[in-house]
Amino acid sequence: MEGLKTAQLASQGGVNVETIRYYERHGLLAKPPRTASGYRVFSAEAVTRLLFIKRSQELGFSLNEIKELLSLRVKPGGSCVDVLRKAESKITDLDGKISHLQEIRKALVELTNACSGQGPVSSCSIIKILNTGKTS
Amino acid sequence: MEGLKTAQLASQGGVNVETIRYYERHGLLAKPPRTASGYRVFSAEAVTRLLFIKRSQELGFSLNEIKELLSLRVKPGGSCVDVLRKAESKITDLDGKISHLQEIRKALVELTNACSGQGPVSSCSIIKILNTGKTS
DNA sequence: TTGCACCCTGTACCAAGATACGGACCTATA
DNA sequence: TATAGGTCCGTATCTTGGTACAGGGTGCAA
Repeated sequence: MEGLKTAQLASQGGVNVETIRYYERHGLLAKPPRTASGYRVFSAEAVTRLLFIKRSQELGFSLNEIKELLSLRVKPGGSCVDVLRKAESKITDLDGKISHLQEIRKALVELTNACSGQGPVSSCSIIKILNTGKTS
Repeated sequence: MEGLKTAQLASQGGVNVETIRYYERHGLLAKPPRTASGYRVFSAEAVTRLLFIKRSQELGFSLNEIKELLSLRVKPGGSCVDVLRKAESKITDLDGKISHLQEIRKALVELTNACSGQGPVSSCSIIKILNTGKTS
């Protein structure tokens, strides 16, 4: 038996059937050939493609970015450097996000340090600080 | 002149007028009294509340979580500990997010290290790894 | 009194990434 | 052959945090 039906591809990629159609509509998966009755028939390559998408997503790429990565692959004369640059810019993004989260974390830790954990909410220093924006 | 109109409150909080109504609809701002002709009249307390919301958002709380924080404030017999726990659980969330991003970053750095930045995309190691899921 | 800025309501729309559903059609198995 | 379940399509719905109208009423100043 050659080819996979939608549900088979979906299960190989660990995604919902609707997701396959969604990816097709949004140009992330190529439109597959159809049987006489209109069923999609996917090749093994589609599995590869789907896993590519999932792995890239795990690395923090959005579907649009993944589309770009995919189009780089087939761009005539496309160079490896283009891909490298995308990855590097993603690392910069991540650095920004990480340090932002660390700042937030620091502020929250200060908040919890200010709080004795005792007494009614009405005298809670966390609430007070959130109310006034002042640490003291 | 007592009280603020919607646009005045919005400008004090640095948000859009529509956002005020949005917060009211979603229970983040109390429904204010109205003038005879139906205009909202906000008290200075509403400004405090609005800034509370913005500051909490900056600390990574979602509007739903902020609603919980706000409801803790008025819960009869509510204790400071409840607030402290929310903040602590938020810190745990943040730790999870930060370490996830760091893992992603690490994987991306490995990817870029594997890439010479030379040659056509067809032989790009980044693409190869994304395709196969294998580093070697 | 007229004109303009502001306010009201309800509803629609946006990003992102799917997920769900109705109604029709296909296919395999008992 | 009947029936269960897979597939099709188009469209609607969801989440989060808003923003953008349209169509109407209000308030103030020249």
